[in-house]
Amino acid sequence: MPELPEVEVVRRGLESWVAGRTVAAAEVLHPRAVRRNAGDLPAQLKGRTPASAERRGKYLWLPLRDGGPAEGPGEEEPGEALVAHLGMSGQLLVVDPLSPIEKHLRVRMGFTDGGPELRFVDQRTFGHLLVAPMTSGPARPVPEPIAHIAPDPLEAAFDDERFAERLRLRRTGIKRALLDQSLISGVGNIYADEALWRARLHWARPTETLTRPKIAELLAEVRAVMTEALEQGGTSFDSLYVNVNGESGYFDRSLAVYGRRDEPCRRCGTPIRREAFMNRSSYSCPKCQPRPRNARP
DNA sequence: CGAAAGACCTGTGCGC
DNA sequence: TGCGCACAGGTCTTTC
Repeated sequence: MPELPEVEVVRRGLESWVAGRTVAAAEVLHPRAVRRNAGDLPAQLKGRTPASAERRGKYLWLPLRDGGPAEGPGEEEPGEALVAHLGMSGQLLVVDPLSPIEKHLRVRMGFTDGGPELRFVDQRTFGHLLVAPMTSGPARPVPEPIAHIAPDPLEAAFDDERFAERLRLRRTGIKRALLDQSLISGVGNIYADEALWRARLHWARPTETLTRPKIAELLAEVRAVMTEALEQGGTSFDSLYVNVNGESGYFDRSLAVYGRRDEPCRRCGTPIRREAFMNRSSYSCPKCQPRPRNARP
């Protein structure tokens, strides 16, 4: 469930609660949580200090400095980062080290200041943590394993023109393209449906039939719905998605179509429909978003 | 290279 | 009460 706004909420929490603190010890309680990591995660983290909290799309990372929290002058090496993806149900929680162990606790990390520890809790185990080198070069440094992900639409590096060009070269449906993280990152099933409703586009609309102005409108709606969700702390349907303090956002009250099967469209009152799509659900308004004749699954 | 399908996971809720 | 099953769905891998 966590998409860009939810991950950004978590990033802000990490920035204020974890950055600048030195790792005393880390413990992996479930091997699947570190399946993409190349080494021994506790050894890689011990004695290192997350300098900040960064994000691209749904990926988070904490650039790692050696040694203590003191900020040193001089050239910064490309270095390494602790990378996190929350998957479907991952949570990064900042909690008292003595608080009870969560049922699905996968990784925990204590700090030398003896303060709150960082816990990675993940019921469905699609999320993971890893330590990885950063890319070097003129572009924004990102962890190497996520270098294939496109910038997200709230990033300065996102290129609207390039997105429009690549989108029109695709031969697929617009929603499939929105969910392709190598084209645009950070969009998941919920915000794809919401942005398509706002732009009055059916999910199966062939990408090559979209005009430049329509693509610009869709991008504007993607940004608008994500920004609004962020202002409300994100979307949550159950207790699975929470910020680092365990609190849920409340953007779900503002959703126009997602999860609203048979409820009236907020624009025209027509009952919202649910359709199967890519082994998941698509919600749309039959009147505002008519299915195109040349629909593409 | 791109498009699409399959695999990976566990808890919840429903019908029978 | 309990069983089987659909569903939730992001991303990596495989196949064509």
